[in-house]
Amino acid sequence: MKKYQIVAKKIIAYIAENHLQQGDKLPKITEMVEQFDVSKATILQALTLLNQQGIIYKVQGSGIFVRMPAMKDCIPLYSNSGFSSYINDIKVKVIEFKETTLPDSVQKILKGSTEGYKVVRVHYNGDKPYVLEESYYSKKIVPFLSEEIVKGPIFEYLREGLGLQLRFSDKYLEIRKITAEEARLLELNPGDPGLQVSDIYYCDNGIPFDCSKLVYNYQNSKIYAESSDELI
Amino acid sequence: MKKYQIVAKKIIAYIAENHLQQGDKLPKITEMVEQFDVSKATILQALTLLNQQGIIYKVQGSGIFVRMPAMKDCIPLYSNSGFSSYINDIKVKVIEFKETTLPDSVQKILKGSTEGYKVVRVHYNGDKPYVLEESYYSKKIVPFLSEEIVKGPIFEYLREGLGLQLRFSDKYLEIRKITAEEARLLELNPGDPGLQVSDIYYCDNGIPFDCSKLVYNYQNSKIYAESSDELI
DNA sequence: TAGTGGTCTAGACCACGGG
DNA sequence: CCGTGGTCTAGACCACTAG
Repeated sequence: MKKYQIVAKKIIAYIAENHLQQGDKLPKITEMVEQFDVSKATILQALTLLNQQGIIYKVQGSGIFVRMPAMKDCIPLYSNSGFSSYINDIKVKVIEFKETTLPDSVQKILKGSTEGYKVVRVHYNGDKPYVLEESYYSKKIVPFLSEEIVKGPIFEYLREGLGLQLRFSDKYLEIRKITAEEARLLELNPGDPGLQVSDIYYCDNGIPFDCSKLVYNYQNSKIYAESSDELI
Repeated sequence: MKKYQIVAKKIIAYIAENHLQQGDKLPKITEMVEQFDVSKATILQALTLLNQQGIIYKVQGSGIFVRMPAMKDCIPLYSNSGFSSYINDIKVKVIEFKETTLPDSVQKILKGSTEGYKVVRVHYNGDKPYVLEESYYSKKIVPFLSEEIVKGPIFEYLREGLGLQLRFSDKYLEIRKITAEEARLLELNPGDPGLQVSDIYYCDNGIPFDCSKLVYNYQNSKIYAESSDELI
Protein backbone atom coordinates (compact mmCIF):
# COMPACT_ATOMS: atom_id res chain seq x y z
CA MET A 1 0.00 0.00 0.00
CA LYS A 2 1.29 3.44 -0.93
CA LYS A 3 2.41 5.87 1.68
CA TYR A 4 -0.20 8.47 0.90
CA GLN A 5 -2.94 5.87 1.22
CA ILE A 6 -1.61 4.86 4.61
CA VAL A 7 -1.48 8.48 5.67
CA ALA A 8 -5.04 9.00 4.44
CA LYS A 9 -6.18 6.02 6.49
CA LYS A 10 -4.44 7.37 9.55
CA ILE A 11 -6.12 10.72 9.13
CA ILE A 12 -9.52 9.05 8.87
CA ALA A 13 -8.67 7.08 12.00
CA TYR A 14 -7.67 10.32 13.71
CA ILE A 15 -11.02 11.87 12.83
CA ALA A 16 -12.89 8.86 14.17
CA GLU A 17 -10.84 8.54 17.37
CA ASN A 18 -11.20 12.18 18.28
CA HIS A 19 -14.88 12.24 17.32
CA LEU A 20 -14.33 15.23 15.07
CA GLN A 21 -17.44 16.86 13.63
CA GLN A 22 -18.22 18.85 10.51
CA GLY A 23 -16.05 21.96 10.52
CA ASP A 24 -13.58 20.75 13.15
CA LYS A 25 -9.95 21.52 12.51
CA LEU A 26 -7.27 18.98 11.73
CA PRO A 27 -3.59 19.32 12.65
CA LYS A 28 -1.60 21.59 10.39
CA ILE A 29 0.40 20.13 7.53
CA THR A 30 3.79 20.71 9.14
CA GLU A 31 2.61 18.80 12.18
CA MET A 32 1.44 15.94 10.02
CA VAL A 33 4.79 15.88 8.27
CA GLU A 34 6.47 15.30 11.63
CA GLN A 35 3.77 13.04 12.98
CA PHE A 36 3.69 10.68 9.99
CA ASP A 37 7.33 11.15 9.07
CA VAL A 38 6.74 11.75 5.37
CA SER A 39 7.30 14.70 3.10
CA LYS A 40 4.85 17.53 2.65
CA ALA A 41 4.02 16.38 -0.88
CA THR A 42 2.92 13.00 0.44
CA ILE A 43 0.69 14.62 3.03
CA LEU A 44 -0.81 16.75 0.28
CA GLN A 45 -1.42 13.66 -1.80
CA ALA A 46 -3.25 12.03 1.09
CA LEU A 47 -5.27 15.18 1.67
CA THR A 48 -6.18 15.32 -2.03
CA LEU A 49 -7.54 11.82 -1.73
CA LEU A 50 -9.63 12.72 1.31
CA ASN A 51 -10.75 15.90 -0.38
CA GLN A 52 -11.95 14.01 -3.41
CA GLN A 53 -13.83 11.65 -1.17
CA GLY A 54 -15.60 14.53 0.48
CA ILE A 55 -14.04 13.88 3.88
CA ILE A 56 -12.11 17.11 4.34
CA TYR A 57 -11.72 20.55 2.85
CA LYS A 58 -8.83 22.96 3.01
CA VAL A 59 -8.90 26.70 3.53
CA GLN A 60 -5.78 28.52 2.54
CA GLY A 61 -4.14 30.43 5.31
CA SER A 62 -6.49 28.93 7.83
CA GLY A 63 -6.47 25.17 8.13
CA ILE A 64 -7.85 21.82 7.17
CA PHE A 65 -11.34 20.95 8.24
CA VAL A 66 -13.59 17.95 8.50
CA ARG A 67 -16.38 17.68 6.02
CA MET A 68 -19.00 15.10 6.80
CA PRO A 69 -22.05 15.36 4.62
CA ALA A 70 -25.25 13.85 5.96
CA MET A 71 -25.64 10.87 3.71
CA LYS A 72 -27.74 8.71 5.96
CA ASP A 73 -29.89 6.29 3.99
CA CYS A 74 -28.37 7.47 0.74
CA ILE A 75 -26.94 5.45 -2.07
CA PRO A 76 -23.64 6.96 -3.12
CA LEU A 77 -23.54 7.72 -6.85
CA TYR A 78 -19.89 6.80 -6.77
CA SER A 79 -18.85 3.86 -4.70
CA ASN A 80 -15.56 5.43 -3.64
CA SER A 81 -17.30 7.78 -1.25
CA GLY A 82 -15.30 7.98 1.93
CA PHE A 83 -17.72 7.03 4.64
CA SER A 84 -19.74 4.42 2.81
CA SER A 85 -22.49 4.11 5.36
CA TYR A 86 -24.58 2.27 2.86
CA ILE A 87 -23.37 -1.22 3.66
CA ASN A 88 -26.78 -2.29 4.73
CA ASP A 89 -28.67 -5.45 4.29
CA ILE A 90 -28.39 -5.85 0.53
CA LYS A 91 -29.58 -8.89 -1.34
CA VAL A 92 -29.57 -9.72 -5.01
CA LYS A 93 -31.99 -11.77 -7.08
CA VAL A 94 -30.85 -13.00 -10.48
CA ILE A 95 -33.61 -12.67 -13.06
CA GLU A 96 -31.61 -13.64 -16.10
CA PHE A 97 -28.09 -14.84 -16.77
CA LYS A 98 -26.72 -16.03 -20.08
CA GLU A 99 -23.78 -16.05 -22.39
CA THR A 100 -24.80 -14.30 -25.56
CA THR A 101 -23.95 -12.30 -28.63
CA LEU A 102 -24.07 -8.66 -27.60
CA PRO A 103 -26.84 -6.49 -29.05
CA ASP A 104 -25.69 -4.01 -31.67
CA SER A 105 -26.18 -1.03 -29.42
CA VAL A 106 -23.98 -2.65 -26.79
CA GLN A 107 -21.34 -3.68 -29.32
CA LYS A 108 -21.05 -0.06 -30.33
CA ILE A 109 -20.24 0.86 -26.73
CA LEU A 110 -18.03 -2.10 -25.80
CA LYS A 111 -15.91 -1.54 -28.85
CA GLY A 112 -14.63 -4.59 -30.66
CA SER A 113 -16.52 -7.09 -28.55
CA THR A 114 -19.24 -9.25 -30.05
CA GLU A 115 -19.61 -11.92 -27.38
CA GLY A 116 -20.38 -11.43 -23.74
CA TYR A 117 -22.63 -12.04 -20.78
CA LYS A 118 -26.02 -10.61 -20.03
CA VAL A 119 -27.06 -10.23 -16.42
CA VAL A 120 -30.40 -9.01 -15.13
CA ARG A 121 -30.73 -8.62 -11.40
CA VAL A 122 -32.86 -6.93 -8.81
CA HIS A 123 -31.13 -5.50 -5.75
CA TYR A 124 -33.07 -5.50 -2.52
CA ASN A 125 -32.52 -3.27 0.46
CA GLY A 126 -33.98 -5.48 3.15
CA ASP A 127 -37.07 -6.82 1.41
CA LYS A 128 -37.67 -3.75 -0.73
CA PRO A 129 -36.47 -3.81 -4.32
CA TYR A 130 -34.50 -0.67 -4.91
CA VAL A 131 -32.87 -1.13 -8.27
CA LEU A 132 -33.28 -3.20 -11.39
CA GLU A 133 -29.99 -3.85 -13.18
CA GLU A 134 -29.37 -4.98 -16.74
CA SER A 135 -25.68 -5.43 -17.51
CA TYR A 136 -23.60 -6.63 -20.41
CA TYR A 137 -20.02 -7.75 -19.89
CA SER A 138 -17.51 -8.04 -22.70
CA LYS A 139 -16.14 -11.57 -22.93
CA LYS A 140 -12.83 -10.27 -24.17
CA ILE A 141 -12.14 -8.71 -20.82
CA VAL A 142 -14.40 -10.78 -18.59
CA PRO A 143 -13.74 -14.27 -19.98
CA PHE A 144 -15.78 -16.08 -17.38
CA LEU A 145 -18.90 -15.46 -15.33
CA SER A 146 -21.21 -17.97 -13.73
CA GLU A 147 -24.67 -17.94 -12.23
CA GLU A 148 -23.02 -18.49 -8.88
CA ILE A 149 -20.73 -15.48 -9.18
CA VAL A 150 -23.54 -13.30 -10.41
CA LYS A 151 -25.47 -13.98 -7.21
CA GLY A 152 -22.85 -11.99 -5.35
CA PRO A 153 -21.00 -8.73 -5.82
CA ILE A 154 -19.69 -8.94 -9.39
CA PHE A 155 -17.15 -6.14 -9.15
CA GLU A 156 -15.56 -7.80 -6.14
CA TYR A 157 -15.14 -10.94 -8.22
CA LEU A 158 -13.69 -8.98 -11.13
CA ARG A 159 -11.18 -7.34 -8.82
CA GLU A 160 -10.25 -10.29 -6.60
CA GLY A 161 -10.76 -13.09 -9.07
CA LEU A 162 -9.66 -11.59 -12.35
CA GLY A 163 -7.41 -8.79 -11.17
CA LEU A 164 -9.54 -6.42 -13.17
CA GLN A 165 -9.35 -2.87 -11.91
CA LEU A 166 -12.15 -0.38 -12.54
CA ARG A 167 -10.64 2.85 -13.72
CA PHE A 168 -13.42 5.28 -14.53
CA SER A 169 -17.00 5.39 -15.65
CA ASP A 170 -19.47 7.45 -17.63
CA LYS A 171 -22.91 7.89 -16.15
CA TYR A 172 -26.01 9.15 -17.89
CA LEU A 173 -29.07 9.88 -15.81
CA GLU A 174 -32.55 9.96 -17.22
CA ILE A 175 -35.94 10.22 -15.59
CA ARG A 176 -38.86 8.42 -17.15
CA LYS A 177 -41.99 6.40 -16.55
CA ILE A 178 -41.24 2.76 -15.96
CA THR A 179 -42.64 -0.06 -18.07
CA ALA A 180 -45.04 -2.76 -16.92
CA GLU A 181 -42.22 -5.30 -16.76
CA GLU A 182 -40.00 -2.98 -14.72
CA ALA A 183 -42.92 -2.18 -12.46
CA ARG A 184 -43.49 -5.86 -11.78
CA LEU A 185 -39.87 -6.45 -10.79
CA LEU A 186 -39.65 -3.31 -8.69
CA GLU A 187 -43.06 -3.94 -7.11
CA LEU A 188 -44.45 -0.67 -8.41
CA ASN A 189 -47.12 0.41 -10.88
CA PRO A 190 -46.58 0.92 -14.60
CA GLY A 191 -46.04 4.60 -15.35
CA ASP A 192 -44.50 5.32 -11.97
CA PRO A 193 -41.37 7.46 -11.98
CA GLY A 194 -38.00 5.82 -12.40
CA LEU A 195 -34.42 6.98 -12.53
CA GLN A 196 -32.47 5.27 -15.25
CA VAL A 197 -28.70 5.38 -14.90
CA SER A 198 -26.75 4.18 -17.91
CA ASP A 199 -23.21 3.29 -16.99
CA ILE A 200 -20.15 2.48 -19.01
CA TYR A 201 -17.29 1.07 -16.96
CA TYR A 202 -13.71 1.21 -18.16
CA CYS A 203 -10.87 -0.93 -16.87
CA ASP A 204 -7.31 0.02 -16.10
CA ASN A 205 -6.18 0.43 -19.69
CA GLY A 206 -9.20 2.46 -20.75
CA ILE A 207 -11.14 -0.32 -22.47
CA PRO A 208 -14.87 -0.46 -21.67
CA PHE A 209 -15.86 -3.85 -20.29
CA ASP A 210 -19.28 -3.34 -18.75
CA CYS A 211 -22.30 -1.42 -19.90
CA SER A 212 -25.24 -1.31 -17.54
CA LYS A 213 -28.70 0.11 -17.26
CA LEU A 214 -30.00 0.66 -13.76
CA VAL A 215 -33.59 1.59 -13.03
CA TYR A 216 -34.07 2.81 -9.50
CA ASN A 217 -37.22 2.37 -7.49
CA TYR A 218 -38.23 5.93 -6.75
CA GLN A 219 -39.56 5.04 -3.32
CA ASN A 220 -36.35 3.69 -1.86
CA SER A 221 -33.76 5.67 -3.67
CA LYS A 222 -32.10 8.70 -2.30
CA ILE A 223 -28.77 9.16 -3.96
CA TYR A 224 -25.81 11.14 -2.76
CA ALA A 225 -23.17 12.68 -5.01
CA GLU A 226 -20.53 14.89 -3.48
CA SER A 227 -18.30 17.17 -5.44
CA SER A 228 -14.99 18.85 -4.81
CA ASP A 229 -13.68 21.14 -7.48
CA GLU A 230 -10.12 20.77 -6.47
CA LEU A 231 -6.90 19.00 -6.89
CA ILE A 232 -3.69 18.29 -5.09
CA MET B 1 -3.34 32.00 -13.48
CA LYS B 2 -1.33 29.09 -12.11
CA LYS B 3 1.16 27.24 -14.19
CA TYR B 4 -0.63 23.91 -14.05
CA GLN B 5 -3.83 25.55 -15.20
CA ILE B 6 -2.02 27.07 -18.15
CA VAL B 7 -0.48 23.71 -18.97
CA ALA B 8 -3.90 22.07 -18.75
CA LYS B 9 -5.29 24.64 -21.16
CA LYS B 10 -2.46 24.03 -23.57
CA ILE B 11 -3.07 20.30 -23.49
CA ILE B 12 -6.75 20.84 -24.24
CA ALA B 13 -5.74 23.11 -27.11
CA TYR B 14 -3.35 20.43 -28.32
CA ILE B 15 -6.17 17.87 -28.34
CA ALA B 16 -8.43 20.22 -30.26
CA GLU B 17 -5.79 21.29 -32.78
CA ASN B 18 -4.75 17.77 -33.59
CA HIS B 19 -8.33 16.53 -33.69
CA LEU B 20 -7.54 13.76 -31.24
CA GLN B 21 -10.27 11.21 -30.63
CA GLN B 22 -11.22 8.92 -27.79
CA GLY B 23 -8.29 6.61 -27.07
CA ASP B 24 -5.68 8.65 -28.96
CA LYS B 25 -2.32 9.00 -27.29
CA LEU B 26 -0.87 12.19 -25.92
CA PRO B 27 2.85 13.04 -25.79
CA LYS B 28 4.74 11.41 -22.94
CA ILE B 29 5.32 13.28 -19.72
CA THR B 30 9.02 13.84 -20.32
CA GLU B 31 8.21 15.44 -23.66
CA MET B 32 5.66 17.69 -22.04
CA VAL B 33 8.21 18.69 -19.43
CA GLU B 34 10.48 19.92 -22.24
CA GLN B 35 7.67 21.30 -24.38
CA PHE B 36 6.09 23.39 -21.65
CA ASP B 37 9.29 24.03 -19.74
CA VAL B 38 7.92 23.14 -16.33
CA SER B 39 8.73 20.42 -13.85
CA LYS B 40 7.25 16.95 -13.96
CA ALA B 41 5.19 17.63 -10.85
CA THR B 42 3.49 20.55 -12.55
CA ILE B 43 2.66 18.43 -15.58
CA LEU B 44 1.21 15.83 -13.24
CA GLN B 45 -0.86 18.50 -11.56
CA ALA B 46 -2.25 19.58 -14.92
CA LEU B 47 -2.96 15.98 -15.87
CA THR B 48 -4.74 15.43 -12.57
CA LEU B 49 -6.98 18.34 -13.39
CA LEU B 50 -7.78 16.98 -16.84
CA ASN B 51 -8.29 13.54 -15.39
CA GLN B 52 -10.79 14.85 -12.89
CA GLN B 53 -12.63 16.60 -15.68
CA GLY B 54 -12.91 13.38 -17.62
CA ILE B 55 -10.75 14.62 -20.48
CA ILE B 56 -7.88 12.16 -20.24
CA TYR B 57 -6.87 8.94 -18.54
CA LYS B 58 -3.45 7.54 -17.80
CA VAL B 59 -2.22 3.99 -18.16
CA GLN B 60 0.90 3.17 -16.24
CA GLY B 61 3.72 1.97 -18.39
CA SER B 62 1.83 2.79 -21.53
CA GLY B 63 0.80 6.38 -21.97
CA ILE B 64 -1.77 9.12 -21.56
CA PHE B 65 -4.92 8.92 -23.62
CA VAL B 66 -7.81 11.10 -24.62
CA ARG B 67 -11.13 10.40 -23.02
CA MET B 68 -14.09 12.12 -24.59
CA PRO B 69 -17.39 10.82 -23.34
CA ALA B 70 -20.43 11.34 -25.54
CA MET B 71 -22.31 13.97 -23.64
CA LYS B 72 -24.28 15.48 -26.45
CA ASP B 73 -27.52 17.04 -25.26
CA CYS B 74 -26.63 16.23 -21.68
CA ILE B 75 -26.72 18.47 -18.68
CA PRO B 76 -23.50 17.99 -16.72
CA LEU B 77 -24.17 17.15 -13.07
CA TYR B 78 -21.09 19.17 -12.21
CA SER B 79 -20.50 22.37 -14.07
CA ASN B 80 -16.73 21.93 -14.07
CA SER B 81 -16.94 19.25 -16.73
CA GLY B 82 -14.21 19.84 -19.26
CA PHE B 83 -15.99 20.10 -22.56
CA SER B 84 -19.13 21.88 -21.46
CA SER B 85 -21.05 21.41 -24.67
CA TYR B 86 -24.20 22.43 -22.95
CA ILE B 87 -23.98 26.14 -23.54
CA ASN B 88 -27.17 26.18 -25.52
CA ASP B 89 -29.96 28.60 -25.72
CA ILE B 90 -30.80 28.91 -22.06
CA LYS B 91 -33.31 31.37 -20.68
CA VAL B 92 -34.53 32.00 -17.19
CA LYS B 93 -37.91 33.13 -15.92
CA VAL B 94 -38.15 34.47 -12.40
CA ILE B 95 -41.26 33.19 -10.63
CA GLU B 96 -40.54 34.61 -7.22
CA PHE B 97 -37.88 36.80 -5.67
CA LYS B 98 -37.86 38.19 -2.17
CA GLU B 99 -35.79 39.03 0.84
CA THR B 100 -37.05 36.93 3.69
CA THR B 101 -36.49 35.15 6.94
CA LEU B 102 -35.21 31.70 6.08
CA PRO B 103 -37.48 28.73 6.85
CA ASP B 104 -36.37 26.60 9.77
CA SER B 105 -35.30 23.71 7.58
CA VAL B 106 -33.08 26.04 5.57
CA GLN B 107 -31.66 27.72 8.68
CA LYS B 108 -30.55 24.32 9.87
CA ILE B 109 -28.58 23.84 6.67
CA LEU B 110 -27.22 27.36 6.24
CA LYS B 111 -25.93 27.34 9.77
CA GLY B 112 -26.14 30.53 11.71
CA SER B 113 -28.09 32.43 9.08
CA THR B 114 -31.62 33.62 9.71
CA GLU B 115 -32.07 36.16 6.92
CA GLY B 116 -31.64 35.63 3.22
CA TYR B 117 -33.11 35.63 -0.24
CA LYS B 118 -35.56 33.27 -1.80
CA VAL B 119 -35.43 32.74 -5.54
CA VAL B 120 -37.77 30.62 -7.62
CA ARG B 121 -36.96 30.32 -11.30
CA VAL B 122 -37.70 28.18 -14.29
CA HIS B 123 -34.87 27.47 -16.71
CA TYR B 124 -35.79 27.03 -20.35
CA ASN B 125 -33.81 25.20 -22.97
CA GLY B 126 -35.10 26.95 -26.05
CA ASP B 127 -38.79 27.22 -25.23
CA LYS B 128 -38.98 24.03 -23.21
CA PRO B 129 -38.86 24.31 -19.44
CA TYR B 130 -36.24 21.89 -18.21
CA VAL B 131 -35.79 22.68 -14.57
CA LEU B 132 -37.61 24.39 -11.75
CA GLU B 133 -35.31 25.93 -9.18
CA GLU B 134 -36.00 27.03 -5.64
CA SER B 135 -32.99 28.55 -3.92
CA TYR B 136 -32.23 30.20 -0.63
CA TYR B 137 -29.16 32.38 -0.22
CA SER B 138 -27.70 33.29 3.15
CA LYS B 139 -27.59 37.07 3.58
CA LYS B 140 -24.50 36.77 5.73
CA ILE B 141 -22.51 35.66 2.73
CA VAL B 142 -24.60 37.03 -0.10
CA PRO B 143 -25.42 40.48 1.27
CA PHE B 144 -27.14 41.70 -1.88
CA LEU B 145 -29.27 40.26 -4.64
CA SER B 146 -31.72 42.01 -6.92
CA GLU B 147 -34.47 40.98 -9.27
CA GLU B 148 -32.24 42.14 -12.10
CA ILE B 149 -29.30 39.95 -11.05
CA VAL B 150 -31.56 37.00 -10.53
CA LYS B 151 -32.66 37.18 -14.15
CA GLY B 152 -29.14 36.16 -15.17
CA PRO B 153 -26.60 33.60 -14.06
CA ILE B 154 -26.41 34.06 -10.30
CA PHE B 155 -23.17 32.17 -9.75
CA GLU B 156 -21.42 34.35 -12.27
CA TYR B 157 -22.55 37.37 -10.30
CA LEU B 158 -21.42 35.83 -7.02
CA ARG B 159 -18.00 35.14 -8.49
CA GLU B 160 -17.43 38.29 -10.50
CA GLY B 161 -19.42 40.72 -8.42
CA LEU B 162 -18.86 39.49 -4.89
CA GLY B 163 -15.62 37.56 -5.29
CA LEU B 164 -17.39 34.57 -3.82
CA GLN B 165 -15.79 31.32 -4.82
CA LEU B 166 -17.75 28.07 -4.85
CA ARG B 167 -15.69 25.41 -3.16
CA PHE B 168 -17.70 22.22 -3.05
CA SER B 169 -21.25 20.98 -2.91
CA ASP B 170 -23.41 18.19 -1.59
CA LYS B 171 -26.02 16.80 -3.92
CA TYR B 172 -28.94 14.57 -3.04
CA LEU B 173 -30.94 13.04 -5.82
CA GLU B 174 -34.49 11.83 -5.40
CA ILE B 175 -37.07 10.63 -7.87
CA ARG B 176 -40.70 11.40 -7.21
CA LYS B 177 -44.02 12.40 -8.69
CA ILE B 178 -44.28 16.10 -9.21
CA THR B 179 -46.99 18.26 -7.65
CA ALA B 180 -49.69 20.15 -9.50
CA GLU B 181 -47.85 23.43 -9.03
CA GLU B 182 -44.59 22.00 -10.31
CA ALA B 183 -46.42 20.44 -13.23
CA ARG B 184 -47.88 23.81 -14.18
CA LEU B 185 -44.49 25.51 -14.22
CA LEU B 186 -42.77 22.68 -16.06
CA GLU B 187 -45.67 22.31 -18.50
CA LEU B 188 -46.30 18.73 -17.47
CA ASN B 189 -49.06 16.77 -15.75
CA PRO B 190 -49.37 16.28 -12.00
CA GLY B 191 -47.96 12.91 -10.99
CA ASP B 192 -45.44 12.85 -13.82
CA PRO B 193 -41.92 11.76 -12.91
CA GLY B 194 -39.45 14.33 -11.67
CA LEU B 195 -35.85 14.30 -10.55
CA GLN B 196 -35.31 16.41 -7.48
CA VAL B 197 -31.74 17.48 -6.80
CA SER B 198 -31.14 19.07 -3.43
CA ASP B 199 -27.93 21.03 -3.40
CA ILE B 200 -25.91 22.64 -0.67
CA TYR B 201 -23.19 24.95 -1.93
CA TYR B 202 -20.20 25.85 0.19
CA CYS B 203 -17.93 28.80 -0.37
CA ASP B 204 -14.17 29.01 -0.11
CA ASN B 205 -13.98 28.82 3.65
CA GLY B 206 -16.41 25.93 3.95
CA ILE B 207 -19.49 27.91 4.96
CA PRO B 208 -22.72 26.95 3.19
CA PHE B 209 -24.28 29.93 1.44
CA ASP B 210 -26.85 28.45 -0.93
CA CYS B 211 -29.32 25.67 -0.56
CA SER B 212 -31.33 24.77 -3.60
CA LYS B 213 -33.99 22.39 -4.74
CA LEU B 214 -34.08 21.63 -8.43
CA VAL B 215 -36.89 19.67 -10.04
CA TYR B 216 -36.01 18.51 -13.54
CA ASN B 217 -38.49 18.05 -16.33
CA TYR B 218 -38.14 14.39 -17.17
CA GLN B 219 -38.71 15.00 -20.87
CA ASN B 220 -35.79 17.31 -21.46
CA SER B 221 -33.31 16.13 -18.95
CA LYS B 222 -30.51 13.80 -19.70
CA ILE B 223 -27.76 14.30 -17.19
CA TYR B 224 -24.12 13.37 -17.46
CA ALA B 225 -21.84 12.62 -14.53
CA GLU B 226 -18.34 11.40 -15.15
CA SER B 227 -16.14 9.79 -12.59
CA SER B 228 -12.43 9.23 -12.22
CA ASP B 229 -11.24 7.33 -9.20
CA GLU B 230 -7.83 8.86 -9.20
CA LEU B 231 -5.57 11.52 -7.93
CA ILE B 232 -2.40 13.30 -8.82
C1' DT C 1 2.89 40.28 10.30
C1' DA C 2 2.99 35.64 11.64
C1' DG C 3 1.15 31.35 10.37
C1' DT C 4 -0.88 28.22 7.24
C1' DG C 5 -1.86 26.24 3.01
C1' DG C 6 -0.47 26.46 -2.27
C1' DT C 7 2.71 26.12 -6.03
C1' DC C 8 6.83 24.67 -8.08
C1' DT C 9 11.35 22.60 -8.71
C1' DA C 10 14.98 18.88 -9.64
C1' DG C 11 15.92 14.64 -9.09
C1' DA C 12 15.88 9.73 -7.14
C1' DC C 13 13.80 5.57 -7.36
C1' DC C 14 9.65 2.30 -7.99
C1' DA C 15 6.15 -0.40 -10.73
C1' DC C 16 3.92 -1.71 -14.46
C1' DG C 17 3.27 -2.77 -19.68
C1' DG C 18 4.73 -4.31 -23.90
C1' DG C 19 8.02 -5.76 -27.12
C1' DC D 1 14.57 -5.30 -20.70
C1' DC D 2 13.29 -0.65 -21.83
C1' DG D 3 10.08 2.94 -21.68
C1' DT D 4 6.40 5.00 -19.38
C1' DG D 5 3.86 6.63 -15.70
C1' DG D 6 3.82 6.65 -10.22
C1' DT D 7 5.67 7.80 -5.80
C1' DC D 8 8.43 10.38 -2.77
C1' DT D 9 11.76 13.71 -1.05
C1' DA D 10 13.64 18.35 0.62
C1' DG D 11 13.32 22.67 0.14
C1' DA D 12 12.31 27.40 -1.93
C1' DC D 13 9.05 30.72 -2.41
C1' DC D 14 4.09 32.53 -3.00
C1' DA D 15 -0.73 33.78 -1.33
C1' DC D 16 -4.09 34.05 1.68
C1' DT D 17 -6.25 34.45 6.61
C1' DA D 18 -6.53 36.01 10.86
C1' DG D 19 -5.20 38.32 14.94
